[in-house]
Amino acid sequence: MDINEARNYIGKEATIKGWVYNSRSSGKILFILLRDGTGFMQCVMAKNEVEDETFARAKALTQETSVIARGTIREDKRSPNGCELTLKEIEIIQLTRDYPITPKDHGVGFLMENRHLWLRSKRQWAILRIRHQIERAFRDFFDNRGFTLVDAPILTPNACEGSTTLFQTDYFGEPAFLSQSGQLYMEAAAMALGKVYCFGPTFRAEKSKTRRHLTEFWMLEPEIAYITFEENMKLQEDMITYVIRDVLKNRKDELDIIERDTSLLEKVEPPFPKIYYKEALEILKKHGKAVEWGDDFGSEEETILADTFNKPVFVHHFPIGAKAFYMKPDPEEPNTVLAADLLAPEGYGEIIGGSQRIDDYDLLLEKIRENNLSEEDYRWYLDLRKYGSVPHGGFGIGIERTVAWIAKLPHVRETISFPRLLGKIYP
RNA sequence: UCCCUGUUAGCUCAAUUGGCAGAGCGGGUGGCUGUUAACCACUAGGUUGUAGGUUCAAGUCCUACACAGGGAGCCA
Repeated sequence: MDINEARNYIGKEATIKGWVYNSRSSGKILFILLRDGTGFMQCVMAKNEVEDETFARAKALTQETSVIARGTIREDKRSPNGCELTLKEIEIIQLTRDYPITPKDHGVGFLMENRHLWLRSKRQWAILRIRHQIERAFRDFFDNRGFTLVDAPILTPNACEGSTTLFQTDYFGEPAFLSQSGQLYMEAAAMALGKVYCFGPTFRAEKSKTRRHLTEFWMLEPEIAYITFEENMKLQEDMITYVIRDVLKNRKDELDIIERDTSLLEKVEPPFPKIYYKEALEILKKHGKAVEWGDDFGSEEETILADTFNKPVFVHHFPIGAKAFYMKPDPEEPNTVLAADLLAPEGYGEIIGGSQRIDDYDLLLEKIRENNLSEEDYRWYLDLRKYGSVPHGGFGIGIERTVAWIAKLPHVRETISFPRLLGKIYP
């Protein structure tokens, strides 16, 4: 039996295969909290109901000992989740000695050093299940709308955006880089399949040391042929709304475990506020920020903007030059590009960056030259503007930042099983 | 890369002006029939990050280094 199905077994015999999470003893009665990966369940053993030898063995159980427990599921209001297992027998698979993570406080450094064990803790368990639900909801959303999942390469010959620092590897004697974005490849795929997305790891060798950066993180990047800039933002609104509702519905218990106040999440629904970059500047100036046309926003600025609306907010029409080379200038306002960032509320900052892409061959070539990028490297990318070019666009959403926001975590390192941070690669 | 703060028992932290190295959790032993990070009693556990220096005396002051945490820039 899986613990999360215990409600269907009330009054019946059941076997739980799992680990001891914690135990308490009152002399003649034992309370053993077991976990089995699907949940946590209190098991009770009374001295006068079992053999002395069985009781003694159960009493000596230590934290994280692996066990197979047999007994009867019974409804009981005194138990944490309303039902519990009355134990008849408990078999020890391996007796654990000196498990490092005790039921009291630990520091982040110690927990990260023991990340392989920390994952077993209730809070980390809940977060990983929330992450899974979020990823599943993202995929469902796109699959239900006729998108094709196209996996992008991870080893790439050159920088996708040409700005950030990349991890270099040796590719049969040639330099190769770990991908920092699948977008350019998705543009090619969108010309073949119409509506596509990729979902995979991306790598940035930036020496960022903040609560919102990992060197290896997961990004979902849809790309759509013939989409307009407005339709693109609408798609993002619908996607975020779908994912939030799905997680609120299907991961309520886990959100309770991590004590997430979901009242702001429940208010997330289209349309999201959309402000021009120049309007964002005005808001920031009212808050006493010295920002000028052309500046990009720091985390403090993003928080001010998001707090102004208490909903995810789009900031769009950034100045040319503040954004990547492939973004399409707005014909109505040629000093701005058709790009939008989505800022999450509650101080989580930018979770999506999206744009309309340049679809004109000559303009793209000009931008590549302006940015001192290699024409030869981008020959295939230019080809897309040579053979049946169409208006198109897409966006990239950072999974860890999205999880951190939905779960209201203080740091993205808890959103992924084994985070890769500046200078850290253990475990 | 820069700025700030730390490093004392396996873990989380105390230690007054520079003057005897302490507690909780975890481990061990015993007690307790409804516990909720259970509780109670007893018990073991220390080269105070490393290397120097000042001093009658350094966990405490100074210098360097290492490691950890927080923040900035860059970004998702």
